[in-house]
Amino acid sequence: MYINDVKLSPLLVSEPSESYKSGITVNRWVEVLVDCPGSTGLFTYRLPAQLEIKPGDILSVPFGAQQLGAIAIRLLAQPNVDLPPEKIREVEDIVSVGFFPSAYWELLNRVAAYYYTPLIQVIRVALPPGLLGRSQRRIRLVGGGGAGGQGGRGAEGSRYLLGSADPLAFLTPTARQVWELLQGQPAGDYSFVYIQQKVKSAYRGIRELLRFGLVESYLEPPRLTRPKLQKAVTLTGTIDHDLTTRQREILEVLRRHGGELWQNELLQICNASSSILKTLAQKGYIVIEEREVLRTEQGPALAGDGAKSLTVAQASALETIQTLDGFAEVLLHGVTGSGKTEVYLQAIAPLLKVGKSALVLVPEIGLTPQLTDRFRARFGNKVSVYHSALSDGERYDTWRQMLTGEPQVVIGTRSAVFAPLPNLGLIILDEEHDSSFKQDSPIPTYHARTVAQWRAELENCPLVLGSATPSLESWVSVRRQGAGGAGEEFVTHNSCTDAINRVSTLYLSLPERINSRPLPPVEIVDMRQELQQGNRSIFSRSLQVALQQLQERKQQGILFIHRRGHSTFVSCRSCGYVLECPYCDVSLAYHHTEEKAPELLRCHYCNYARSHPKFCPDCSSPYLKFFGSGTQRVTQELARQFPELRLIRFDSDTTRNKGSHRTLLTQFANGEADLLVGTQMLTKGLDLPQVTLVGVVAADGLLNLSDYRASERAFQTLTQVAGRAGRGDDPGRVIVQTYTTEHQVIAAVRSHDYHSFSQAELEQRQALNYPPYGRLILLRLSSLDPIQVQNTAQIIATTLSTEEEIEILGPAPASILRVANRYRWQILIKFAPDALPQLPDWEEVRSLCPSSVSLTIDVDPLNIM
DNA sequence: AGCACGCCGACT
DNA sequence: GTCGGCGTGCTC
Repeated sequence: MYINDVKLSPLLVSEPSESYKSGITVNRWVEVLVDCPGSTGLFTYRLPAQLEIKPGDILSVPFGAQQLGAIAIRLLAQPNVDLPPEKIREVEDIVSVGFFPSAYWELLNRVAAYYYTPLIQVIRVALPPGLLGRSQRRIRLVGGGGAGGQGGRGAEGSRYLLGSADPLAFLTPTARQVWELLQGQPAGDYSFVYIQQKVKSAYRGIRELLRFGLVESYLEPPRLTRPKLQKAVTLTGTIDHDLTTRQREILEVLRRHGGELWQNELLQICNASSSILKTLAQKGYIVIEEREVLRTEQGPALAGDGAKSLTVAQASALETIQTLDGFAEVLLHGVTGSGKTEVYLQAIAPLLKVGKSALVLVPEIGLTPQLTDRFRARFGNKVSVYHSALSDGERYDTWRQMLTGEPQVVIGTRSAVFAPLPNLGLIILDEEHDSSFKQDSPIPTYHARTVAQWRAELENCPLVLGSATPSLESWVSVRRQGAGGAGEEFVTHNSCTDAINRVSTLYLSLPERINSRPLPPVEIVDMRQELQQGNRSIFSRSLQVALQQLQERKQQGILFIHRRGHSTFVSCRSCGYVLECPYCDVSLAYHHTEEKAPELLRCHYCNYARSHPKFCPDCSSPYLKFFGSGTQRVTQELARQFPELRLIRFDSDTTRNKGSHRTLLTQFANGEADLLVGTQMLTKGLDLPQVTLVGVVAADGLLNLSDYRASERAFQTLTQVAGRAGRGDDPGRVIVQTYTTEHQVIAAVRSHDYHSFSQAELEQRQALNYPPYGRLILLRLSSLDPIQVQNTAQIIATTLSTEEEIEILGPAPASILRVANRYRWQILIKFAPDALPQLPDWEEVRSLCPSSVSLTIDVDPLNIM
């Protein structure tokens, strides 16, 4: 493991300064972890006299030619004797006195160890961007100024060299390209890396320009995110007589505003200049000081909101959560519309009163402005959001706001599981089944649920996992808890999962919607019959009628389209037959990498391949097609068949901008459209009471992905999207179109039956030792060289296959073989969690990789495609 | 990640 | 012969 040489969990915790022991000696050296991939171990730096450094501080240090972020690990009285003193350099600066508490540090170490990731990479995920700064090589025009300013051309170098003729005539094409690129930038200044991306073999052109003195190259110091400071004016003395009217007026304004204002605000109100404030400060009436302003995102002003009355089930769940003391894991299984959020809110409220904070993790924050709004309405400014869409400044300030220890609620996406909240009283993971809690890349490929479990354990606080469709992992770890518990059949499964988690999960159920609203009836439409009966439209007659009625009745609807990935399955339009791998029990994926390449069907698990047959192997129908068309076709069809219907498209194309989710949802809520057409985003916690119709255009795209999790994901998605219907006073209905009505997922969705679905699915998982009964590690290999990556994959797989107790699947090419010109292969490792197999020595595996092949290790992968 | 150093093919 | 590609290794 990488981090063996950096065992520091005990070291960081308020290590007493060595000076106490030795009396006179002061620690003038510090060992640091440098933010540089490929650097293993610790580096020693000298401490400048004026800097007071403690372990856990974040520093900026010189490293080679650059300036990098680093974490102070421990202070030294003497540098290591093996280290030549002349090599030691000085710490440049302290960036932040972020002192990691021991539990937090332990968490980071656990993540690093479990996900086979260098500790510094985990720290990078945990810290806001920009905190670990690094310097950057930049190139700029001599004399400055690109577009507009002609300064560049007037520079000394170019004048004598190029005279009056076209200055570019003397340059090679590459240099000319670089020159023109820089001219196009107002300051005539780009980073070296950027130019290299834009111009091929840019370094040659740059060198040429450097020789002619047309450009210069410089190292920009790290742009560290710093607290934003602003001048604040505070009233101190009482208003006295030796004042002019103008001065008196300003003091009066200040007094009326509570004796304190930002300087710029005060000046604007009084229409004064800062000189008058200086005078007042000199006379001692006011104090002007730099104060930190927090750039935290402010939601719209909201009317306050009090606790709502609870259903019996809600009240009972809340009571259980509130009696928890210390670490516990709770699965809150509430059907769609059962009011989980209200339980969260009321569980958090008393915590804040006793000075504790709460962490609420959600799949994608942009998608759930409604949830954020509800928290803000209840807890006001105690709520902050933390996610990657915030600007660096906002993230940094929110991060600092958390360090203050004020009782607060932080709502965030997966990376917020590392939010540095002291006094954590509760962690909530809402929609815990959602796969966006798992990071695919870059490393660490952590799952926020797993990390949240550790965090709750280390902070000794409860963790609540909420979902209408719990992940099978969570479901299996539920120990039967008397009334309302999971079925008996799962008790036998628990022994196995306990080996993974060693915790049992409390089970709380909200089996009914609030206000006794019924779950919407789900109508399954067999699209094979539609075709047989001559309906070639992508909308069944039933859905067509429903869409028509929508307008007539002035109701609203949602149309769900599965935005499938690049890999698709092949099925028969006549009989619904799906081509599957004869060895792996997954559907084959359609491959068509290049124009003239043959169409192939391939298994991503074992690499079995066959050609794309012309006729259905089952019924010989020629309508054997891969499902390809998508969103576009559906919207076109809608426009053609229902020209009157007003649509809002809700997918990644239309919601790219900040706040566009909210805008679109507000438009929809205001009745500016009849139909919301969209993809996965529609499934994530939308609460739109006026929706009565939910249509699923083709469930098949979900059902037949070549992945052992396809069924689970399909059930979750369909149940969630169905759950958007009938949340208001009008009853809802759901229409699901499919070519495989007999699929067990479809049956379970129709009857809203999570239990029977999970039971059937778990039996299959157990039979094949897939999670949650077995564990998986996926090795992803990629290279520009297709042969080399394949060979390397083969060599690694062969080496690994000598290990006992682990099963190797593959190597197989990834479903999209080539991405960004890199060829990708993968190896899946499967093992029983309770057998504690000897896992491979990853360093050894890595050493089998030539440098041209990159290897990433994905622990507990969710996407195996 | 950058940036050196150092080894091989296409030109003067 | 040199220039200039990029593979390898180091950064306290």
